[in-house]
Amino acid sequence: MRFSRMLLPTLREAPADAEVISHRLMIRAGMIRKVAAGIYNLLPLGLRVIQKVEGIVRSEMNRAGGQEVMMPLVLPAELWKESGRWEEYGKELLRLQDRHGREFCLGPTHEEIITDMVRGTLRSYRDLPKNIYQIQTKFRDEIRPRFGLMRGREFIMKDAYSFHADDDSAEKEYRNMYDAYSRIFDRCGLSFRAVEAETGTIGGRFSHEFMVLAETGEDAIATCNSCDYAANTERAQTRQPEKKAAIPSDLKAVEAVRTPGKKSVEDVSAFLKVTPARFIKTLIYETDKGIVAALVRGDHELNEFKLKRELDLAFARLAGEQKVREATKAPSGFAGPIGLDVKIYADFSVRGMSGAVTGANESDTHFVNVCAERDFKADYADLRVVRDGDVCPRCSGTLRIKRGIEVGHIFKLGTKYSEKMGATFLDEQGKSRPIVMGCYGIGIGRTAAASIEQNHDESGIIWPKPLSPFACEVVPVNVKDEGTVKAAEALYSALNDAGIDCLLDDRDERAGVKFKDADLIGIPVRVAVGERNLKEGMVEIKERKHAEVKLVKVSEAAEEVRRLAGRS
RNA sequence: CGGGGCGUGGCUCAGCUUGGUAGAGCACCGCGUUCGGGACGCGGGGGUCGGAGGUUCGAAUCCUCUCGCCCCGACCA
Repeated sequence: MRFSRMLLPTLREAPADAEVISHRLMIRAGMIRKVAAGIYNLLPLGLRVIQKVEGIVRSEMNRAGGQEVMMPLVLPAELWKESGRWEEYGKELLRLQDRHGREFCLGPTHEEIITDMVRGTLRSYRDLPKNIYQIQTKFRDEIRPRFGLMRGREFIMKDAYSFHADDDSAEKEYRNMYDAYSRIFDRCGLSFRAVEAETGTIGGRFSHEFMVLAETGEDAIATCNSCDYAANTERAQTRQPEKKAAIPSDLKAVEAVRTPGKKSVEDVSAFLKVTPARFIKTLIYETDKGIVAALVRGDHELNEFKLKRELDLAFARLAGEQKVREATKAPSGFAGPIGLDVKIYADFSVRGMSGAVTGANESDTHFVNVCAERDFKADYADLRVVRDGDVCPRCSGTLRIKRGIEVGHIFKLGTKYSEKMGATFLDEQGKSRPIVMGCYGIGIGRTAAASIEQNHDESGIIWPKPLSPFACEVVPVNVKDEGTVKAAEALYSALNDAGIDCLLDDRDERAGVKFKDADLIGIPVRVAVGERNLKEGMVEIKERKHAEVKLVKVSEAAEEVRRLAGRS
């Protein structure tokens, strides 16, 4: 490909609204252009990268036994009503009507459609298992799209669905996909971790997320420094105390103290000169099972996912001022477990606390010298968000919190969709049973963006070879010099003939401009052809990821490029 | 949905407070000099100042409405 003929508008500056590095570089490198919030044009260079990711995903999915299909983007409401998600999914589901007033939505994911496709056709245990996937545009009306392709509203996703006669088979496929995903992200040249994760609205019992480690990641993950435990902090656990704590013998009686206007743990802590770790924080939650109180240590944070799972709740939200007053007979900020007339759940870390501070359920008042075991009753559970430095739940190692970008997610769906939508098969006994399902997604654009987050420097992108839009770039330093052009063209042809996808910067630009652009778009191997070295019969070869350049004989350049570009 | 901010040429932004009929840098076109890390000089093209209405002799500038975008939070997962 010739640079001069390519739609490749590089930019010296990035638009003001591009915040993260991958977004800025994608725009500056002429890969993407914004059309609307969270909606982008993919320019030729961007599309090439997307296609590289797709190619890797496709080959590994096929290798793992998947079959590619293509489902529609516009989906009829009826299917979503069948699964119940028409109501459940909320505003992220972009709904629309056709000219007859029939309801449709843009597909944010395709469980319903594939279940519909398969029911009635997979009728026998002999038809199972199957793994069907597609690489397709999805639409989610994200509340706050940002970071370019990282969190767009319209985005390309590979979604696979598997169908099984029983849990064992589904379990096996889950492992199979886990391995396939690991190979995919390995081949993409990404540094990643598979972590235990929450399942969200997709449903299912457990799942793994594939996280690319990057500072700018939107998710926090906890990883053990000595075993292979890794989990999203939405789910991550820590080692819990095993039994009841003893009540210290020298314990003082509970005493009420005035704390006028001091509501937050921080304020009261400063006022009473007691560290937040000595506080018991009481959070009043409104849930589908009524009002409950959740207790965590003052310096800890409640994990709502854990609360919901522990109490088997459909929803839970922090109660508003009104509900807090009803439950505690006090303004918010003074809630405490003593004398509280709602069900109380407390994190394990609260159990051993004594000499603690809590709210007194009375305006401007707190209790001191509170002892958990002595002064109130609570059900103890794992309810808090883990912190950096916590103990690993599996071994005695230490948990470290890192940031990650979720590029893949695999779920065991079970029979959630097949039951609701009547996707059944006949087993060996001729008995009708719901098909057991799994689903497996990869964000294609996000994977490309994550790669940039992980591979760049001040000058621009540094593509790992498998994702690079071109294998190499040939830069004739001065196109007004005949010898230079001749040598560059010859090399370009030789490389093309050798099957090496090559970009030739044939623009009549100054050397500096071309080198800057070459660094920006980040092709792994660059060959500079210039008068100076040509005199000695040499060209200069440089790898984007290394600073050094080396001079190679013109006659050996193609072979050297092939050697460098071929290896990953 | 709440709070804050921004819409001026392809990009980055100034001008707005205190109305007087639109600017700079980069990019683009022409000529010349230059030519291995974002050159320089001269000349040039390009903007309904997001849109609509209003105030005014006169609006990018003041007022009202509206659309779009961004940030923080809530929400969602």
